[in-house]
Amino acid sequence: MADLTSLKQVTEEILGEEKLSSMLDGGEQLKHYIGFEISGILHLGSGLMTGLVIRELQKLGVDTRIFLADWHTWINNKLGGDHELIKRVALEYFMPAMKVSCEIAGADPEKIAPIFGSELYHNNDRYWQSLVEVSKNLTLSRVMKSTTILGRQESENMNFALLIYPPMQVADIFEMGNHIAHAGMDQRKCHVIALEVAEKLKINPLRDGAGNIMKPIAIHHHLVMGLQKPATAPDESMDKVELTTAMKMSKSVPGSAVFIHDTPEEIQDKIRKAYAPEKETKFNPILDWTQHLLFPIIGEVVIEREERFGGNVTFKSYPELEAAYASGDLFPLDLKNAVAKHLIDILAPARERFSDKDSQELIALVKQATGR
RNA sequence: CCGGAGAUGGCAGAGCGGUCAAUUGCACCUGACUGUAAAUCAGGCACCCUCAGGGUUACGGAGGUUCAAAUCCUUCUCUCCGGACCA
Repeated sequence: MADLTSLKQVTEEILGEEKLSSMLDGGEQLKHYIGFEISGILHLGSGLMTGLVIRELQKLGVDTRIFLADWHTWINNKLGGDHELIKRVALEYFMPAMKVSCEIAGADPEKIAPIFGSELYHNNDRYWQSLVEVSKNLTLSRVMKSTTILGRQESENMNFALLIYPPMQVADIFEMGNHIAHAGMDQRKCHVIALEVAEKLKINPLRDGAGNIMKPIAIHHHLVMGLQKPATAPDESMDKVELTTAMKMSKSVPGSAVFIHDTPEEIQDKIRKAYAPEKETKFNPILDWTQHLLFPIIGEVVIEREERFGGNVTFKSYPELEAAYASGDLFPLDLKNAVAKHLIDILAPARERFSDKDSQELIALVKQATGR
């Protein structure tokens, strides 16, 4: 019986969990994918959370792949909507960045195969047929609803190309033959569409080892919170997706995200400025990071603080640390210092990888194209 | 294609011939206050000059009228909203 315990520890949900375990038990070679827009420089949320899930999937023997969605990026007008630049950044910056991130998270970067959108679509009639077939199974309003997740709520300033994005994302899954579609919680709407249309497809449906048509298994990881106080106070009425989307870190909010190759000073500075109310455990990005990034990666958190504040302590598990925080025994600043220190430590390989002049120039170019 | 409205600083959104480098809100930066952050208060927030002060670019693009234009005229581009078309 396949043990999904550690996988579940790094994911927020698995749609089709039974199917996953039965396929693993049956010894089938499963194909996974996670797709990315080449939207800018890589932050911890994308890089590390992805790496953690990949780490666990690799342990289960799954074939892991990263899809470089250059077309989607182009459609979504990222990097200035410059398709050539997007392609270049995808290969020269993004893929290496993802690989280091995954390595930091404990995955084997050598076992992550890149799939390039442009190549997948090139001279590929079947893909475009699938796209149309998927689209035929969707209503306009369904697609409209799913686009809000692409990072925009406003219906204005929306060009039509944006509407072909969701069906493309769905068609991607079938074209690549992914048994497992993985993404952050923000992408779940598209995945749900994929699950819903899966069994209606004739052209290129997904099949399991026995040749039966199957729905893809969707795995969604937690979206790590942005470091700043959320603009709209999250409340109980929001469902989980709305909540996580509202709180997630964003590249466009300068201080809310730490990038994988940030300097120690930048990391320290961002963490220091993070929203972190004393004893508050729910809407607390620092705790969120501790729980979802630090513990899964390093297994323990070492707090160094002056004697008058209680002296050094080491927490071996998140619940233990959270309890100390909730009671006030663990002061926010002490936790912040520890988180910053650990992050600086963990991210050393990423800084190293991008320390050369060419990489720095590329990063600068990406930042500029992102308008930051 | 026709008619109407509109394009202002990171965003939202005033201004409608000089007193506008441009009200205001948000965001952002700095300082005060807290053993962190937040909240609150004070200041800053086009660029250059050491401050008083001065200079240089700026209100979608290009021309023009005026002593003087974000403000008026012409034209171009784009957006929104109606209508027409429904083969």
